[in-house]
Parts: sequence; C-alpha cells; structure tokens
Amino acid sequence: MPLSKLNKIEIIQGDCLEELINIPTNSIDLIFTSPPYADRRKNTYGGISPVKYVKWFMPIAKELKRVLKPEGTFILNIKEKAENGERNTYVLELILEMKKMGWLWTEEFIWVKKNCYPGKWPNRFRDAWERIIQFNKNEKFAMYQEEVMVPVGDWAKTRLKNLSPTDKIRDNSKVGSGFGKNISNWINREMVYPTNVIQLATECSNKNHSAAFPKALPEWFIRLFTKEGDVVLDPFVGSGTTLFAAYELRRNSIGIEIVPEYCEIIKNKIEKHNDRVL
Amino acid sequence: MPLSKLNKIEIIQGDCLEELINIPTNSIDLIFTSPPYADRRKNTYGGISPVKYVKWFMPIAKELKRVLKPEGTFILNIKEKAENGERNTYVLELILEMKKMGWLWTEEFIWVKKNCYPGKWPNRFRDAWERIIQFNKNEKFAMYQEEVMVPVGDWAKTRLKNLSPTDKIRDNSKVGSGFGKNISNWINREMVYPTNVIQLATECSNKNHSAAFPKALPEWFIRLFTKEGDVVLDPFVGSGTTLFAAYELRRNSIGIEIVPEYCEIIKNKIEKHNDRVL
DNA sequence: GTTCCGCATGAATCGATAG
DNA sequence: ACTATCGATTCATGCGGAA
Repeated sequence: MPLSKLNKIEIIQGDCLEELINIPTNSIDLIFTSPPYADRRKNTYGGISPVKYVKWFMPIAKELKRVLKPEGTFILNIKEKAENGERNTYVLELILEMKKMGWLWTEEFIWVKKNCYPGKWPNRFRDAWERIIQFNKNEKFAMYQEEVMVPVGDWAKTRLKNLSPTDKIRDNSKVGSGFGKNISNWINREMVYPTNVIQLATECSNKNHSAAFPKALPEWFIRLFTKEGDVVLDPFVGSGTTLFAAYELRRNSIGIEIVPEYCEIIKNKIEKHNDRVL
Repeated sequence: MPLSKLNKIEIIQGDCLEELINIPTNSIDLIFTSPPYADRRKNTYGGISPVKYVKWFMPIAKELKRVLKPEGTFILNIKEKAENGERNTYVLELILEMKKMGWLWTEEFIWVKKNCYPGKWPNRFRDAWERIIQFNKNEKFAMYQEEVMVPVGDWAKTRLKNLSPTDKIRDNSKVGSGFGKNISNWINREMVYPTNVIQLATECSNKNHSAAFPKALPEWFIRLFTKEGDVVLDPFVGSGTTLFAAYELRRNSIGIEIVPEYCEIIKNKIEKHNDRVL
C-alpha cells in the first residue's frame, strides 16, 4: 500500500446494534472495544444493570461475530465493578455465554494500570488492572508477534556473553541442523516477545471521555493482530482513541458511537489535522 | 504475645477433605492455598481433569466455609490452562459455584510473574499472571491494610527480598507500621497502600525443590488478613511455604498434605531450625 | 568481603508422532 | 478418528563458586 494514500476513518452515529447490521459480513480484521461497564457512565450511556448486562451484550456479540473475518480477532476491554463488598460476576457469565455462541476464548490479557484511580476503602485496595479478553472465530487467526517485541531484560547483558552448556544441549536436542541457528538466535538478541501482562507507562490524557484508555492500548493490539490497510472496528468508540491509533498505524477504521457530541469531537479532531498524527 | 513463645505448626498427612472434617468450626482466621491446578502435577497428585475440577473442589470448599471464622478470609491461588488454542473455563465456573454455596467473591488480585515460563507459540504469548481470588463469609472481615504498605515507587518484593533473616525477626516484632525502624532507608519515605496487583518473581532455585509460589506471596496476605497469634490454614500445603511464612510472622498454622514425602520434608525443615527463620 | 558470572530450572503450550 | 507422549521453543532468577 502506498504511503501517500491516507486510510479511511468512518464514524457512525447511532445505536451500536442497529448500525452493526449495515456492516458487511466477514469484513473486519480486528474489533477492539471497551463497552460501557455495567452501572458505569450513567450520565452518558444510561447504564446497564449487571443482571441485564449479558442479555444486553449478546445480540451485539452475534453481530460482531458476523462482521469479523474468519481469521480476525475480537478484543474486549472490560472490568467488573465491586458492589456491596463483592465483585459482580457478569464478566464471567459473559465469557461463558460467548463460548456458547461459538466464540473461542483464546486468552485473557491483563492491563496493569500504573496510575489507577485513587481512593481508599476499608475492605479493598485500589483496582489497578482490567481484563483484556481475546475472542476468535477460529483456532487459526492472524497474529504478527514480531510487531510488539520488547527490549530484553538486563539479565541478558551478562547471560549472553557465554551460553551455558545446558542451553546448548537443550537447543541442540533437535538432532543435527539446529545447533548453529539457535546460537545465532540468542547472540545479539535485543528484543524478546512480550507476555500476556501489558504494563503501559503512558497515562490517558483524555479527560472528556470517562472511559478513555491510553492510545498505546489499542495501538498494541492493532499492531499485534492487523497489518497495514486492514480494517479495525470499535462499536463503542467514545472519544475515538481506537480510530486515531488505527489511523496512525495506517489501518482503516470504523467507529460507532451513540452520543452525538462524541461524534462531533472526533470529526473536529480529524479535520484539524492534515498529517497522520491525531 | 511474648516473643519467646513460639507459634504452633501442625502438619496433617492425609486427604484434604477427610482431614478437614476434624478441624473445629469457626476456628481459622485465614485460608491461603494453591490447590493442584487441573491436569498439573500429575506425578504427585494424579491430576484433576478440567471437566471434573469444580465437582472435585466444591465439597472441600464447603468444609473450608465451615472451619473459617465469620470474619476470616479465604485466598485461592489458581490459573486455568490453555489447551487447543483456548483457555479453559473451570476457574470461572468455580467462582460462580462458590457464590451459589454462599461465599462472597470479594476481590480478585493479580499476581504478575516477571519470570514466567519461557516458550513461543504461534497463537499466544507467555502466561505471566495468576489469579489470587478472595472469598469471604461476610461483608465485614478482618483486614489490616497498614501492614502491607509500601514505600512510594517500591514493591513489597524489594523489601522482603533484601532483608536479612535477623532483620525480619526484629522487623516482625515491631508494632504499627509493619516495618522496623532498623530499616533506616525507608523511615523518611512516604508510604502508600498497595493495589490489587502483586508483582513477584517465582522462586526458581537450582537446588532444593522449589515451591509453587514464593514465600513473599503468602506473607503478604498473612500480614493483610491476620494478626499475631491467629491461625492460618493451607489445605494443600505442598512444600510448606505457607506454614513457614506464617511462623516467621508469629501466626499459628495448619497444613494438610496428601503426599507423605512432602510432609517429611516440612518436618525435617522445622526440626533443623531453632530460631524463627525457616 | 564484594562483585561477577556460570548455570539449572520453572503450575507452559503447541505440533508432530506414536499407539 | 481419537488420545497419549515427546520434542521444540524460550526468558528471568537466584544460588554458589570464581575473580
């Protein structure tokens, strides 16, 4: 894809379920979203009670399954609230229902929030993590692991000077061909694959939208699960973070948002910028 | 409690469910345990299949509910495996069943393992976290938050790892702050409450049999949920880490273990030491 | 006595091969 | 076709001996 061709950002104002129906089947490479949490953001979304949450979400999940490509991935950022001293179970029930619908529950990443919401309670500490749940339609899906590699830990500086005999033995246990190759894999290794725990140093700067996550979060998953020119969908796009992350990474994107003011904010932000940085 | 009086460590060799019946009702302040995960530790525990896991665990959970004091806490360390490209759901189902039994699902802590198991797969990254699930019998329970406060920008790991054994003894005898004044380094530093994310490396010694979790893990929860002289129970005590952590913190402890060899190891370790450091 | 460095191993998971 | 076993892959830590 030529660099000069700018990617498309499509903003759809309306109810998520109603608008999803217009999106073609098997057309989306990655769905990344953070839906309104149960009983959260009452002022903007009305709030969905925990007991009704799964029932409310499943029709949407059905449409998402339709529009997602067979090799695509659905990333759901969510966290259950604590109420009357207990964590609510609607997220657990949601995962079980998704499986019944035919989704595969591939993985659960943890997003560790370094600057989590302040506060003090007698029965719990501050909540510093959220679930990032990965669903897929098939066992085989697109994944570009090299795109999110991280610098190797300091241990490597000394460790890699000399490979231990066991490393050589273990690497060499494959008879014959592997020896030299494996050694070269390790020497001068500067980057390693990350884990399923994502610790973002950056802080979310957007104060307008109550549920904003740092742009680095969708960025990480967009790099991991899509390539340039692919299509990213956020059915609860809010202030547009997912769209801007996709645009800067040269992916096309579609965002659905029910609140007109948020749609306007996104559109204004796009018009103000000529370059790729939003 | 006078320092000279040593606390009791009781080791019971036998099947968890059968032995729990002999423990008095409402006698335990904290249950901290890590049961054998589904299909893990086949050589020592036979391995429990994921489909049977909840059924296997619930009778034990019922006994645990009986022996726990009304204001006590049950901390369960567990993680589901990935198989055929999917995470298994038995832990989610376990939480839902616990609630049906009358347990309150108070919180889910995340234990982030910096040195998780290596490996590479086309569809997932290394698993670097485990669930630490908190259950209670009542909304009100004993919690001593000040005992686990940390210096700003530091993790409990740093403190626990760098202390010499004697430091720990003196440290533990102090009242209040949770740290002795002999730790001059920290006396002027601002202390904050931790979050529900705990970052600790696993112990991977190349010598003795390593425990499933580092001692700092039970230490943290024993400090948080019990006071000196209280009783800690680990119904799957394994190599005894929970017991030793409790002992050094001047708590009494009971451990149940089905494998006789593990019981012997624990007993030998206790006999070898006259002081409080195990 | 410190610091440096060699080294064994850990609640892993997938794909291929064997029964 | 289905399940059991085995090999390949890979990162960080703490111990203990060496400098």
